[in-house]
Amino acid sequence: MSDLKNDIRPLEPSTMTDLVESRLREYLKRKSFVPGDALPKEQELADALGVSRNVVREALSRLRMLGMIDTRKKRGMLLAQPDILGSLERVLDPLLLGKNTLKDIFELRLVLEMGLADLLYLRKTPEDIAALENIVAQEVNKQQKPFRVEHEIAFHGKLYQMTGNDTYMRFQKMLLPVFEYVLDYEIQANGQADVGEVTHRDLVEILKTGDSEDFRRGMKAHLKPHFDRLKA
Amino acid sequence: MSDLKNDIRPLEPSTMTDLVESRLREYLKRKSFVPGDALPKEQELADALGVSRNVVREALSRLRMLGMIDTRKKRGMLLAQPDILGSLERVLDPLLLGKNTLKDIFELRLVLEMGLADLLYLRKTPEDIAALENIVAQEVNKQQKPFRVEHEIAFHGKLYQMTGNDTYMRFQKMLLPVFEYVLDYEIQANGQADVGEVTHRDLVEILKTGDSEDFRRGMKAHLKPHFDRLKA
DNA sequence: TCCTACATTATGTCCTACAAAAGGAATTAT
DNA sequence: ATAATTCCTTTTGTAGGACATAATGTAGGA
Repeated sequence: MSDLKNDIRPLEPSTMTDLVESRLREYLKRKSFVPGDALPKEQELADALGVSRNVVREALSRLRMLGMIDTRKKRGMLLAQPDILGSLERVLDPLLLGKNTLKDIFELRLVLEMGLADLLYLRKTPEDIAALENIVAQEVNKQQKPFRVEHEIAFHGKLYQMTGNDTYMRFQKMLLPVFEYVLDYEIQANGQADVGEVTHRDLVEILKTGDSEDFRRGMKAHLKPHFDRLKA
Repeated sequence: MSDLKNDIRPLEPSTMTDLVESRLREYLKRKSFVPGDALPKEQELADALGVSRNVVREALSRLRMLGMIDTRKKRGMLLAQPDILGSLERVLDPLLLGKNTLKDIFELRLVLEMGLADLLYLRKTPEDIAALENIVAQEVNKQQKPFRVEHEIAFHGKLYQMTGNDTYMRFQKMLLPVFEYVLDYEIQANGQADVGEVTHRDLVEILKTGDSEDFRRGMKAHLKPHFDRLKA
């Protein structure tokens, strides 16, 4: 395993656009702009950097994609608050990712699921529990593929939402397709996956009567087939 | 809380560059290219899309930044495997993020830390334990600020590494600066933070003799001051 | 057969020009 | 005097052309 690659950068031949991008990023930091502040115009930046407006625009286009800046005609550019997950979303396509990364993400989802309990018990409300019971009630007799996945998403999605942590919720939801993708692949290779001993219904029951440790144990049992998969 | 914003897109006035970017992305998916495949040349894309080469280049520049494509002169462009965390890294600057997002990330790190135990017990080796003991041994009598943070990173970083999950490790390491930033802010506002009852040394001891549930309980105790902070 | 020099070609960079949108100023109407 | 309207100005968005640069493949020579 070449850990070296993480410590020392491969020294790629950077283009002007790359340089300008990092210069701009550095400039924004150094000047400690706050969101809403106006930035210099494209031509001024180009002159200051000694490059063509074209190069500056390519760099700005990147920052714009990341949501770091907003541009409006005539007014110029404004520093904005980037959507940290927006950029992830663009790249999180199972077909584009390498095998190792897919495996990593599969595990990452499990980790996130196991760490859920504490936030959950900090914030859960009776209304949330009711909503969960409602979701569970609709699961009966629908173990077929499309429904199973749908309910899986509905149930776990509700759990994420109950944490009140928007970033966490969106992150987990983004990870789900990758998770399902890996799962499908594994099932095709190694045969059908078992279902955990603890069902969604059981988890809701624990939420009502047990504490966060009980819930975590329950979740572990619920996810047991997936953890077993990791051992192989 | 306006959940609507997550369900329906705000319909932003998109430029040609935005459109071309999504068209290209869609094109790559539909053609199911695999990494290493050659893409059409810039001019061909421009002609096919009916836009200037300039616009195409701005869009390509974005994909290039995300690591989705590699470009080499004369050979043209090749589809590459994006580095999913690379894009996150660019945006994860505490100064750029909103208050809510910062809080979310603070919690997210705690969640990830609490979910660590299972992976850890799946993969830990005696060498790892030895390395951890080594790190703990150097902590003595260094409770001052710069050293504390340094050891915090060394110890927890080693734990991440022990999971054998590169993505998880990098992700956590990226989150740390944000975590420290929020911590500093909180301390300034609400006074000094306590230290958990369970120390790094205790955690190592648990790793040697206890099971994953013991470790998780230990970690919870170790992080207790942070969890208490969430309640307020 | 191997090395070298050259021609080819796609990207990287620059330049100029103009369309479009949006803010601001000046003008007019109420 | 205030409000609405029109025109002007400015800055981004898009287009198209030109050339530098580097890497590839090819032809020629030792």
